[in-house]
Amino acid sequence: MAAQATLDRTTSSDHVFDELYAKIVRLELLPGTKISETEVAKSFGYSRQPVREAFTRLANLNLLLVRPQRATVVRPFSRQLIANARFIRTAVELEVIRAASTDRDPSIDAPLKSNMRRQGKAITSEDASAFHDLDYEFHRLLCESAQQTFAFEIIAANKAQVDRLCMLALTSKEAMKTLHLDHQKLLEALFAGDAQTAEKTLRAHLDRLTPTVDAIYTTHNAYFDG
Amino acid sequence: MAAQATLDRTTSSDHVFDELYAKIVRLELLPGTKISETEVAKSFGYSRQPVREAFTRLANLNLLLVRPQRATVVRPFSRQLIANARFIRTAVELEVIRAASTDRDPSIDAPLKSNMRRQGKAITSEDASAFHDLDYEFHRLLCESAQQTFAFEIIAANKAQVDRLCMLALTSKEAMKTLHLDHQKLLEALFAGDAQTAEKTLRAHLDRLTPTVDAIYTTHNAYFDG
DNA sequence: ACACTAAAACTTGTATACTAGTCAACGAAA
DNA sequence: TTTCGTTGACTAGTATACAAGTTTTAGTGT
Repeated sequence: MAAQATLDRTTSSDHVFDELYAKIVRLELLPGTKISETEVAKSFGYSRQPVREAFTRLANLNLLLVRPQRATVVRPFSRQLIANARFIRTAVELEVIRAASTDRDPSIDAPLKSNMRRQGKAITSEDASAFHDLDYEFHRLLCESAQQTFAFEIIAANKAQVDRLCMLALTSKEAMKTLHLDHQKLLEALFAGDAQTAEKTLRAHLDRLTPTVDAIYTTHNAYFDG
Repeated sequence: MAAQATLDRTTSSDHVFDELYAKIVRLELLPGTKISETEVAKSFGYSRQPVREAFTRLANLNLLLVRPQRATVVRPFSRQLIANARFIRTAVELEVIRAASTDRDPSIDAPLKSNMRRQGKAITSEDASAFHDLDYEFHRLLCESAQQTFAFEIIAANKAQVDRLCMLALTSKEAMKTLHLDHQKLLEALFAGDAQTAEKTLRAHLDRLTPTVDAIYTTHNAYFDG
């Protein structure tokens, strides 16, 4: 997640944003945790103002819940918000796939294939963290291949809502293999220009999250709202 | 454009945001216009801080260009940004249409039909402004019908980029008729559960902007960047 | 011990002051 | 006349102080 696209200089606010974003997504800050502008400011050695801006941006991503005169909290998981985020992500990524299958940038083919190989290695070494990073990169490369790089910003923003939840799901070797196979099928359809198969594969791929979310809803109900 | 969804109370920042948003979209503030936090603050009778927050939010919508130690300007039109926004909007609205054609909320059918009738009236009385409002409402109702109300936030955010540009295009009676016909075909396909036709119609509908943008690019080149 | 009240200790929103950096205008030198 | 450099009036980013409101806690009366 880039701090601010339009600027080269990174401000104090950017720093705070990046740190908090990482902590929230990695569940170092658990859903429901109270978090105070003043305290964060002290811990960073900044004033409240830059922290406040970072808070606002995180609230826009639905990662914080800021209410006037009340303690700001790390937003609990919300099945509604997760569903909404997935809807948007699916919509955008489907359109990306469509664009890529009719007119893709061939110079991205090699990075995509390389990424696939590394996914395979991550699976054999059962390195879930590496696999996650490669998955992130894979979907970014898809956007590049479709020459719609900016679209990944939307996808990433909506992934965040789910990513932190997935930290609670233990990633089995089988699960990774399934995802890897999805990627494989997707790429094949893409390279063949078969938009319909690519779409169907992507939709199935993204739908795999549903049972995971449901499972975590029962095992970690305390982290959910309502 | 709602000020802030999560809060009931409207803050000074919300007020400034709403006012500036309206002025920018209505081209009362032209692309390229310098705009100062201090001056805006004085004109509203607020301090700089709420204005600053409003600026940040407008910058996130790509309506302002904020750079450190430089004058903030109303963002010039950018064909790249417009294309990006349209990509996202198309993606989301296509998925909305798909959702609506397989499982729509029938209680929205009546409002949709009523909206269509009023579109017809606006055309016969050649009231372009009313037609524009009804068009906005129409697409919002589509989201409601698909039970994905939140999706309209994304659509609206990306519409903004184009809406202010369309203020420069004189809306002829014929153009309005064409759009109205699109809406008609879209609804018919939707009510018939014909997702494919609905998709095709929507895509054609949104593509109609292309020649308009190109025309304005030549007639009002000064408002564009690069 | 329990219920209710009041005050103190938090919270975010806003106002103001200061800092560092950019830009434009003006003047001097070539 | 043209070009370069300096100066001063801007800009946004940050720090700090205050205001308004919520929550918790302590204390008092029963």
